[in-house]
Amino acid sequence: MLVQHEEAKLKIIETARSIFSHYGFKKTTMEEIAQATRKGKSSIYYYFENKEDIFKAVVEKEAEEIRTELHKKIADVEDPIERLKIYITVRMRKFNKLTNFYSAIKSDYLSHFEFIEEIRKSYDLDEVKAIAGIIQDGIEKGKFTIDDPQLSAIAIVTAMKGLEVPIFVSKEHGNFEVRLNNLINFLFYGIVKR
Amino acid sequence: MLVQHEEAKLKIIETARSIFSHYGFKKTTMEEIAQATRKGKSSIYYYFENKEDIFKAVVEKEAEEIRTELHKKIADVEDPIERLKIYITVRMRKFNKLTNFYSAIKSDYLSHFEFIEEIRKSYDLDEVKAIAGIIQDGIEKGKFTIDDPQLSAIAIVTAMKGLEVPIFVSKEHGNFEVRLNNLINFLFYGIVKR
DNA sequence: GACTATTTGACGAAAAAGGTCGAATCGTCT
DNA sequence: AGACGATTCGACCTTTTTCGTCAAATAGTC
Repeated sequence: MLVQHEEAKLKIIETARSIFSHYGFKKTTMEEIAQATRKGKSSIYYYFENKEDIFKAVVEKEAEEIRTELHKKIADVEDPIERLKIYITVRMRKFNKLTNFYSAIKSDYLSHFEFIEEIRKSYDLDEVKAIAGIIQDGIEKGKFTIDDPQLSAIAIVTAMKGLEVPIFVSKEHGNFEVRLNNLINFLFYGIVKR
Repeated sequence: MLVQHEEAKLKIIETARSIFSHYGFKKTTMEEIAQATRKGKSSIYYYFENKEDIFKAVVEKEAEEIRTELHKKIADVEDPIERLKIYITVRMRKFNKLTNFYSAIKSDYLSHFEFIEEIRKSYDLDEVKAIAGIIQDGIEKGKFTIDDPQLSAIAIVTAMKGLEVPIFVSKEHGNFEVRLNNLINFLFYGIVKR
């Protein structure tokens, strides 16, 4: 049965997730995952090629769930400032968890795990788009102002990420008193400059 | 220099404590302890015989600290009921942490680590004495009443631990409305009966 | 009862971890 | 300077752990 099979796989992923998140990749053993799933170690290999494969599935599932949650929470909100706030909040709480999660694991294997970087990039692109969309919307609604009005929102966010382009959210609208590039630093890297 | 030496030892203990408490005995490696202490692995062996030796030092230090904290917090308090409350509170919070800490680790090695049982017993004795002292004091000050006035306080506590002797704290004094044996269950095993 | 899906124990190879040892380095005292 | 103990560390050996494989056993279904 396919359903059965998928269920077993899911169970393994869920179990592995909780163990990985506590012990990291290296310290988590197949034996532990197996025992926690009440299976023999060999059975795990029936569902997954190897340990990295399980880990991959865990991260991808987690990433997907965060994406979904973000979209769901933002869907109904109209006000761009509110949307940004929600985006920041959820993103900080959930995604940083994931980031820490797998960066802690990356340090185990350093150069390995290119797939994590792929997920990361895909995320970044998603976020750039999402934030740019919100900002664009905010500009159109007159909630945000930008120094150089020639820049498109998406260009702004992209540029800000790499170059720290000095762009402001005007103080007059809403209660953001932070430069957007700092906001992005905050958003993407958790760095707060004062 | 002896001071230097003791300081280095303490640093290792502290470092090891934090790693042990997260990863448990087995998953913590000497290499990790060494790196976190910014020493070579061999240097660790200059201060400790082996891994178990470090672990022992960690647990003993932690135990000692809890003891000290308990005594300090209780020292000034006069009212026996207050003392009991503090005792319960601190004990539950700190000692259970330690219990969980090393019981999680015990599961790694099961029968090994008799020294932990020794610490445990020493603790139990301490607690029996401490609680008995508080109760004795409470009886003398008329805050507690006991069904069978022939029992000494220490006999009560000892007996209660093993036999669930039904002894009451009278409702009239203070705000304990719980049988003492339940209190002890709560105290020693975290079990609350309603 | 044949055929597929699933589980598992035994096993080998490779990696990791505990622990040793001798040489190097540091700090201090004369 | 140099002698001497305290401390550090890299190289190394040995044992244990861990990953991953495979063939046989079991469960389930048509």
